[in-house]
Amino acid sequence: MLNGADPIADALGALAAPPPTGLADKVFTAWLAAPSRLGEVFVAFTGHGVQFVRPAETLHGDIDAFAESYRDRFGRPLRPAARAPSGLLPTLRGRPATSLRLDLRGLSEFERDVLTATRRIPAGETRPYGWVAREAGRPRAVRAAGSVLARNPMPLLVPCHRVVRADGRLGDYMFGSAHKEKLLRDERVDLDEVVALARQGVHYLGSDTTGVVCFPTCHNARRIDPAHRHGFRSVGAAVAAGYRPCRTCRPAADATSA
DNA sequence: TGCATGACCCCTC
DNA sequence: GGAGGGGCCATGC
Repeated sequence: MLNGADPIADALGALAAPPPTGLADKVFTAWLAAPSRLGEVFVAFTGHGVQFVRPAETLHGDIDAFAESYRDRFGRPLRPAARAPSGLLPTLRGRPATSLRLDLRGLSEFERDVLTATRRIPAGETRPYGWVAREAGRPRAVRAAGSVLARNPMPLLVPCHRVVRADGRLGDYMFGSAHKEKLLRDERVDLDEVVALARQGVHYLGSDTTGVVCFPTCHNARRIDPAHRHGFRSVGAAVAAGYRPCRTCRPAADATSA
């Protein structure tokens, strides 16, 4: 039937209207592909911030697989984004931008606390899982903190590769420990020294000029003159020797080896 | 509700 | 010093 010849169709057509502004943003989550230190990554983000990151390689470059993975977890469909949110691209390249916002809605309080604590670990430094659990306010939930990081929705943006085992070993990583090692070496973490110290039972370094004891990768520890550097098995041992925990890296005062 | 599951930790042997 | 096992705790089913 020709347009205009059916009064009912005309009336229905008159009812059609563009969707209200912002409706699409309420229904869809935006996604884009971007370069990163793990190669190309797919990134999903809402108006509240970045929500989900996965390397294209782990999805065989299949954006449909990314969309399915995202929908399984967050229950929303994706649509392509026109541009990246502020701070995303430099942060993915290893230059953290303070303007980058993360969308942590939908996560449990514990998950948010673990991810927020992990985000505070500076590039080039590592912290043990026990440190993350303590900073998250649940000092005994070490294993649970590891479980949260195993499901980290935003690798690289939440630098879970900087969380390592208390005995000096790297521990596991969601994309394999080889990737974890590469990321840390790229950040100039001296993994060989950390392992060598751990073999000697040294998990903390103190300076006898400042009286401060740190994690070995803390930037304050790396500035200690070798002549004034002392290794400790535990913070307790360092405190007994007259040292105080570093206020920057905050090693646990009651820890035995973590 | 209860049970199984882990990117852990630490003690013991 | 390396392996094994028990403890731990948030989460998913």
